[in-house]
Amino acid sequence: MRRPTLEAVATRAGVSKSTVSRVVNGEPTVATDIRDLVMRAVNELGYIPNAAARSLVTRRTDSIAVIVSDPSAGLVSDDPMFSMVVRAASREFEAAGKQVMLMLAGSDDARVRARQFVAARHVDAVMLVSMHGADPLPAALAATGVPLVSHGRPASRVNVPWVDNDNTDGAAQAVRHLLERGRRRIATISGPLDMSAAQDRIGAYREVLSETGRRSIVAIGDFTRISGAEAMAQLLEDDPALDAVFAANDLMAIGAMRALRRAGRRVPDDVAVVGYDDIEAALYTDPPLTTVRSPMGEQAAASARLLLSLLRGEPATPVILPTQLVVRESS
Amino acid sequence: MRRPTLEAVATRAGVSKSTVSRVVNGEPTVATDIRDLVMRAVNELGYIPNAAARSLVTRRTDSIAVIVSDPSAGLVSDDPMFSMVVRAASREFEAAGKQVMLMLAGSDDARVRARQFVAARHVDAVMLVSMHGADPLPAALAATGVPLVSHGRPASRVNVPWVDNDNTDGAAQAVRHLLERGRRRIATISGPLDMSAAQDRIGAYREVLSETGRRSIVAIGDFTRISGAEAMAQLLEDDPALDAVFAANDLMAIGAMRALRRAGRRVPDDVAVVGYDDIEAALYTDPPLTTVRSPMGEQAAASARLLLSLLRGEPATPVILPTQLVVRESS
DNA sequence: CCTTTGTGAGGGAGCGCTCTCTTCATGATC
DNA sequence: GATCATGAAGAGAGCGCTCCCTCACAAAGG
Repeated sequence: MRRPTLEAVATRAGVSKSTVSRVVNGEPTVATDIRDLVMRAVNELGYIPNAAARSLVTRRTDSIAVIVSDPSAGLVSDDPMFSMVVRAASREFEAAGKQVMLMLAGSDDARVRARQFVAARHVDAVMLVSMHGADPLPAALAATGVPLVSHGRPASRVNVPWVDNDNTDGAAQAVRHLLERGRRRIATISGPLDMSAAQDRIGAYREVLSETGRRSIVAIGDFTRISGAEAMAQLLEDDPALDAVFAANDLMAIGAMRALRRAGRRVPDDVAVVGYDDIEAALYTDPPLTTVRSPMGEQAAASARLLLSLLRGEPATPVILPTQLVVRESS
Repeated sequence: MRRPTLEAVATRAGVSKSTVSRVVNGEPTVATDIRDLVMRAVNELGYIPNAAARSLVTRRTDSIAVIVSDPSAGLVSDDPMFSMVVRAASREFEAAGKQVMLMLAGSDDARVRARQFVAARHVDAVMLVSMHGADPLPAALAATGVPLVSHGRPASRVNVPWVDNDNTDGAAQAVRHLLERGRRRIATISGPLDMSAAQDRIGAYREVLSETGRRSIVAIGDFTRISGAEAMAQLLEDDPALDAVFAANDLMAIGAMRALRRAGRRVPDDVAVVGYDDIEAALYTDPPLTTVRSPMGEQAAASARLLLSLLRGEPATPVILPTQLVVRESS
C-alpha cells in the first residue's frame, strides 16, 4: 500500500540506510558492486525519495517561485509576454532540475500571500516578473533574504539583480528610423509610466526628438491592444496632422493600427507605425508591423540562468540584452 | 538565525506543542483565552509552519501540478491559450489555497519527469492541459492514482474526467452560418487530427456539409498562425474557386487571412473566413474575424474547480460548456 | 611486528510537525 | 456522595530522510 522507503530498499539490498542514501544521491564513495546491488533494489521496489522528508533535513526544496505581479490581468488578456516568459523560464528551471511554482500576484491579497510563501522558505529562490513602480513586492521579497532576480529592471530603487533588454536603444532606433523615413510629426503611445520599460522607451523617444528640435506628442496606454486604440484616437484628436506613431509595444501598435483604419488613415501612407517587442502577431497585421525585436524568451531564460547562478553562490550583476529594429511595411 | 518552530511558540505561550498545532490548524477544541495566548506568541515570533515537516506526516502537499503537454511549443509561440488557461487555473487554485506547480511536458524526457514527479506524490492532484492522441501522459498519470482532470477531452480512450467546450456544436454553427451567407464552396483548415478538439470540429464541418450535399475541402494545420497561412495557400491551390473557409482556431484563421491577402483575395468579398476561440486578436484583424466564442478561461476555471471537488471526494463527471458564434466582418 | 592513514560502510540522532492516546478537570446524573 | 460523561490540554511516537560520527578493514610505513 504505502510507498517503499529508504529503509525498505536498504533491507532488500542488505545494506544500511546510509549506503542507500549515498547511492541515491550519487555520492562517489560507494563501491560499484554495492551500488549496483542498491540500484537493483531501488528499481525492483520502484523507490522514489520522499521530497518532504528530504527537504525537512536539507532545508532545500529544489523549487523556485515564478511570481507574476501585474496589476489586474483581466480575464481576457491573452498576453504573449506571459506565455513566452513563463515558458522560457520554466524550460530553463526544469532543465536545472528545479520545480517551478507559479504564483500570480495580481491583487494585494495575492501579493501578501506570495510574500508569506517565500518568507516560509517554501522555495529556494524567486524570479519576479513584470512589476510596476508602486509594487511593494521587489522590496518585500528582497527583505526575506531569499535569492531573487527580476525579469525586467524594477521601477523602484531596490537592490535586486535583473535582466532587461536595451529599452533605451531600442526605442531610439525606432524613432530614428521614423525620422529617416522623413516623418515630421512623430507621436508615441507610452506604457504606464510606473514601469521602467515604459519610462526608458518614452525617455529615448523624447531624447531623439529633442536632439532634432522636434516636439513630443504623447498618449499613455497600459500595454493592451484596447488601450493602444484609445490612445491613438486621442492622439489623432490632439494632432490630426501627425504622420507617425511609435507604440511602446506591439499590442498597442496593433490597437493603434485599428484606430487609424477606423479614422480613415492609411498605414504607412498617411501614418507610419512602429511597435516594440516583435511578437508573432506583428507579422500578421496588415500591413506587417515594423517593430523593435526584444528577445523576450531569451530575456526570461537569461533571468532564470542568472537566478540559478546566484543559487550556486556566484555573484549576480544586471544583464542588458541588445535589441534590433525589424523593418516591415507599416513604416 | 533559524526560524521559530512550533515548540518555540509552545514554550513562549506556556502551552504544549499539541495546543499550538490545534490553534494553527484552526481546530475548534481550544478555549478562546488560550487561543489568543498562542496567537500572540505566533505573531511575536513570526512563526510560519514548516511545510515539509507538515507534509511529511500528513502526506499532503497542498499543491497541484498543472501539466502542459504540447508537442514542441516552439520558442516563438505566443500562444493565447497557454496564457488564458494557466492564468485562469492558477487563480482558481490559489483561491482554494493550493500552490500551483507548473510543468511543461513538451519532450518525451519532460513527460517522463512529469510522470515521476506525480508518482512521487509531490503534488496532491494534477490538471492536464492540451494533449494529443498519441500522448501517453493521460494514461500514465491516471495510473499513478493521483486525482486528475483533463482540460479538454483526451483524445485517447482513458478514464479521466474532463472539461471541454462544445466543439461539435460550435463548428456546426460556424459552417451553417457560412451556408446561410450563401457560400457554396466551403473549405476548412483543421487542427492536428490526433487532438479531440480538431476531430470534433472537422467532424461537425463534414456533417453539416454532407447534410446539404456539399463536398469537403480540407487542409490540416497545427493550430499556429504560420500553419494556417500554409494550409490556406494549399487550399487555394486545391480549389481556386472556394468562397469560404472555416479555420479550427483563430490563430490559423489569422494566418489564413494573411495568405488570402497575399493571393489577392478580398475578405469577405471573395472568401469568407470564420475562426474558432474568439481570442482577443480576432477583434483586431482586418476585417475583424467572425469566430466561435469558446470560453477558454471559463473552461480552465471549470477544470480547476472540478479537480478541487474531486479532491474533496466528490464524484467527477465530464463537463461541456456551450459555445456561441460571434459574427463580425470577415464573413 | 605494530602503528598510522585512508577508505568504505553502518549507526543513529534529529529535522518540525501531526495525531492518537492519555490525563485531568468539570459538571451532570442517579 | 459516587459514578459517569464530556471536553480540553499534554505526552510522545513516528513520518522518511540526511549527515555526522564511528568502526572495520586494508594498505603503507617505521
